[in-house]
Order: sequence, then structure tokens, then C-alpha cells
Amino acid sequence: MSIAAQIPSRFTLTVKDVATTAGVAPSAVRFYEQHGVITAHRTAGDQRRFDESAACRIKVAKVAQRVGLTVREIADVFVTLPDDPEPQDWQRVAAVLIDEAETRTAALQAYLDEMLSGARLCEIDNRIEVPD
Amino acid sequence: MSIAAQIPSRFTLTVKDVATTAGVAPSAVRFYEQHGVITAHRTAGDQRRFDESAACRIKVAKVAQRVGLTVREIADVFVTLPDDPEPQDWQRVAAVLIDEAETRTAALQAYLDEMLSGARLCEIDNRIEVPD
DNA sequence: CTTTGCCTTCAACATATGTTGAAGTCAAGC
DNA sequence: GCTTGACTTCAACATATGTTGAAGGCAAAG
Repeated sequence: MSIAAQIPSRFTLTVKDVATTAGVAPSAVRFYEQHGVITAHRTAGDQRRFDESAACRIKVAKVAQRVGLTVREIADVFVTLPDDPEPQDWQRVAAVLIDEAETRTAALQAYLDEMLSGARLCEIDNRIEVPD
Repeated sequence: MSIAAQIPSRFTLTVKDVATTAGVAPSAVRFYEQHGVITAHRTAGDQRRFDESAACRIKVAKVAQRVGLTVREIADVFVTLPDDPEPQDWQRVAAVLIDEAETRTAALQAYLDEMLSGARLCEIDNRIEVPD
């Protein structure tokens, strides 16, 4: 009967639904779809329909962006999620994201440590007396 | 005698010097100066001269950008460095940067944990049988 | 003092991450 | 069936982070 019967039944949410739930603008929802962070089915009238995971993916993406991941990188991680992910799939994705964040923080820490201990970097300890 | 005698003697490095040491393009050096990540003195001929810390600041900035800090945010941290910083000044800056990185990673971790345990987010565990 | 290379500013371009508005389509209520 | 609001695409704009090129100035070497 309903048009939506032609696509998997869990794809029922409109752009606005997802935008509201995720706390972003509708334009951002379209943007994230264009860039592979979320996936949409189309109705017979060519309108996007999302499942429940869309808002979640966006919310995760926003937090992941704060640790320096690009939209592309986030999409690359999400693409490993099956169509209808199980908790274990999300756990794997979570582990990948956290690992990447920690790797980057470790790189920062390592660079700062090197700078502060090695101390030949920067002007630090360039305090040797120079003859007049 | 020398023109440079008019400015603090440690400001001797040209844009190219700093760019080479920091491993970035000269244009990036000018960009970072415009945005307060590094500071320059000017020669009588209006050319920029940097001290040794410039390349270091840029290298730190590049790594900090990878953990999601913006150039503005990095400049705001660096602005707390005195003119000729001591190791302790750099240590404080390092602590601020690491703290920010860890805070953001913790936010990601917290959000993912909430999602995976609470499980009312996303479609996870929407696997309850629905009566026909 | 001229050459040569780096310097200057400024504007345009490029990519990432979005937002806004125009022109037109779809869907749901009256 | 018409109105209304949300949907569509597409182009333009906006901000962040730079790069590139043009037009011209400065500095050091011969």
C-alpha cells in the first residue's frame, strides 16, 4: 500500500527528523549523506529516508571531528558498518575511533616530550653565554 | 652597524629559514604569523625576522591541529608564552595542549560508551520482537 | 652597480565543512 | 483538488587553512 513498502521498512525518517534528532541543520544531513557518513534510501518521489542509525552516526561524527578526524576519515570508518549493524559492529567502530584519537594525542605528547627533554629544539636552553 | 641591531638580536631568521626548519611552505609561515601562532620583528626594509622558537611553534601547531585544535585555539595558547620563554613556560603550554586533546578524546569515549551501553541511541538493540 | 634570489603585499585559487536561497516537486490535511 | 510545509537540486556564499602568482622592493655577491 504505502510507497515506503518498496524500501526496507526501517528507512522511515526524513531529513528533518534526522536533523532534529542529531541536533544539526537539514543542510548538514544532506552534506553528510553526500560524503558517505550516512546512507539514505529514496522514496518513489525521490525523497531521502533514513534509518535510526543516521542521527547516531552524525552525532558520533561531530564528536569525532573534534578530535581531528575529517569527514572523509569518519566515512571511511563507518563504511565498514554493515547495513543493519549489531552492537559488536559499533564496538569495533568505537575502538577504531578511540584508537585514532589516542594515536594522535600520543603523537602530540611525544613531540612535546622530545622538545622539552631533548631541548635542542626551540630556543629553549639556548642560554649559553656568548662571548662579547 | 647592522640594521638588525635595532631589534632583539635573537630575531635573525627569515621566512625561508623558518619554513625550512619547520618543514612547511613559506606561505604557511606568513599565514601562521598573520594568525598569531608566531611573532615576527621587522627589519628596516620591512622584512620579517623570527627567533628560533618560530619553527618550533609551527611544528607543535601542526601536531596540535591533528588532534582537532584550530589555528585560533593554538594561537590563544601560545599567546600565554612570554617573549623569550623558559622551559617551564613550554611545559605549561604542553600541559594545556595535552589536556585539551585528552578532554576531547574523553568526550568521544564518553559518547561512544553511552551509545553502546545505554543502547537506546541508534538502532542498536531495536531488536525486540514486534507482534505481527 | 647590477644581478640574483629572497622579500613584500595583494588577489585569486583550492579544499574542507557547511549554510542559504531560488526554483520547482511531493505529501498530507482540509 | 488545493494549500501548506517539507522535500528536491543547484549555485552562491561563508569560514578555515593554506598555495600560487603578479608586481615590485631589499640584500648580498661579483
